[in-house]
Amino acid sequence: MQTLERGALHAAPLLLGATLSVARSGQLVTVRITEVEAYEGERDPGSHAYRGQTARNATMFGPAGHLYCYFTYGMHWCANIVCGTPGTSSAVLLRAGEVTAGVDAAVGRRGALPGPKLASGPARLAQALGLGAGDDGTVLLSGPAPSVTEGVPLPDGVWLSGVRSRRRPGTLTGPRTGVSGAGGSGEFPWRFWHPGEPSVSPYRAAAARRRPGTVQS
DNA sequence: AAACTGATCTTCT
DNA sequence: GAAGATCAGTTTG
Repeated sequence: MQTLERGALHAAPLLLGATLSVARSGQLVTVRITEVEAYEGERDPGSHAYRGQTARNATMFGPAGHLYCYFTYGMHWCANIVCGTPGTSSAVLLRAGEVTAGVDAAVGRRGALPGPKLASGPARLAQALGLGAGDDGTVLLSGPAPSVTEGVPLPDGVWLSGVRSRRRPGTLTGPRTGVSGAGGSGEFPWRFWHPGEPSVSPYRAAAARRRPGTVQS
């Protein structure tokens, strides 16, 4: 995937609107990506790879087009798409998405009701897709997932489809979320989203303000 | 609506 | 031994 090899900062806005499908045990969940963050390896204080390669982040240093999944806060998994060329550590964190297929399976895994929050947030997104232990390093297959047909077993796999070739006009950027220290400052506005997506937190925050005409106490 | 807190454990210093 | 690319529930204003 040419686009991914050019690095996370290049690829991140192009992944908005793309779909990621995960099939396992005959269950298929597809998410349309709505919010991402770029992490650019050893020059990026916010990246897991800032202090070099370790056992945990080894996948980031491999070739583009693989999943980098990591465990954090003692209970959550998050998923990245590895970018760049081998030897560099570049990845795009998937921060939010809209579940477009397999809502029932996603709801079951999340233990939550369907809605904008089903895959909003990196850990929620990973959980909705069923990504976790054992998925780090998984290769991404190109194109849409095979369609589910009666009597034909669905092979396990992860598919990435619909990566843009040009950034969509109006794409918004901002500081990364949850990144402390220098990596979180405005020096790295490497978070990308499209306006008007209910699964993206800035939209929720804006929409949550007092509605026009509402009287405040 | 914002702020705070508990949960829970791997990873690296 | 401390911090962490988080989330959900509760408390406070």
